[in-house]
Amino acid sequence: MSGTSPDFTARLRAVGLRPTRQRVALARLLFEGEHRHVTAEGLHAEVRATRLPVSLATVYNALNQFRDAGLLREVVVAPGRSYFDTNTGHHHHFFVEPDGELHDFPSDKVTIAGLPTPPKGTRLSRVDVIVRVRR
Amino acid sequence: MSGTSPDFTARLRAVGLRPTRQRVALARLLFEGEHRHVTAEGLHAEVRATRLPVSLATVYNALNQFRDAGLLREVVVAPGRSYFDTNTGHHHHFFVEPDGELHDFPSDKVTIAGLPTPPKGTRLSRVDVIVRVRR
DNA sequence: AAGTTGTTTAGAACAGTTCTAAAAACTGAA
DNA sequence: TTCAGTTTTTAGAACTGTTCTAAACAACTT
Repeated sequence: MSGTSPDFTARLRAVGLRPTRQRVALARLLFEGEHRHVTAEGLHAEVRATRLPVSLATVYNALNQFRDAGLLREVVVAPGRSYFDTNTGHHHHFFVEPDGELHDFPSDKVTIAGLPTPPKGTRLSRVDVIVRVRR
Repeated sequence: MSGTSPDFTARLRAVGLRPTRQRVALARLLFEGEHRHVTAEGLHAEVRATRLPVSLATVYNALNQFRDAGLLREVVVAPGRSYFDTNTGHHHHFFVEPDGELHDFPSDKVTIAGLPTPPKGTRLSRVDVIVRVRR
């Protein structure tokens, strides 16, 4: 137990969210280890496995709040399902098509040149690169 | 009427689809003019406006068949809604965030360098670049 | 401890899409 | 052309992922 033992209570408070039992449990699952990609259903199954009863609605609420607070990033790669990525830094994605697996790759080695300028009256918000692969 | 007056009946037959009244009507709407992006709901509204009654299920069926036949390409940019693009060539997309507008831009001026190699056991299928912009 | 406010919950509601089984339409052969 | 065989369409139900609702509950303030 050394280094940055993460205090989820404080971290939630810092973004203006009350550290409730379920939010802390979800934050622990999401932010404790390596970066990860989750769906609402998947995270719901995980948190229930910890014997803390959390409703699916709460998982959706928390994911949306965490995203709005900048703790998560939403990734849209497949129709009809949202992924949430704990890595909020600049990076892109591999998407393994049949199974829906998602992997990060850093954007710092990737250069994109020759992008056209945004349409009139708009400003750039983000550039997503999705490398779709098949088995 | 000169040049390539498009014979949708033949074009559908060429990809193994019977040229039914509703498929021909949908193909006309999709492929007659400029390239376009449609949603199932939007296309359904359009075809009904031509006074030919076509069910929403048929629009979904046709869009999926056209996509499977390589006549359309599905674009996933927003959670919970699929766009279909009549442009099946290499190109990328602008996505105007609040309104859900989608615009093509050619990929021939865009260079992407430094992409990592696909994970073991997979082969590259497609690289999507989505430039998200806001008003 | 009480009051205030924010959060969670189960279940209903909703949006987009797919499925079902019966009716209708296309096709090729006679 | 009519016929049989097959494919397609259809209305509506079903399904999936997500959001909403209003009541119960938990967190913060005093």
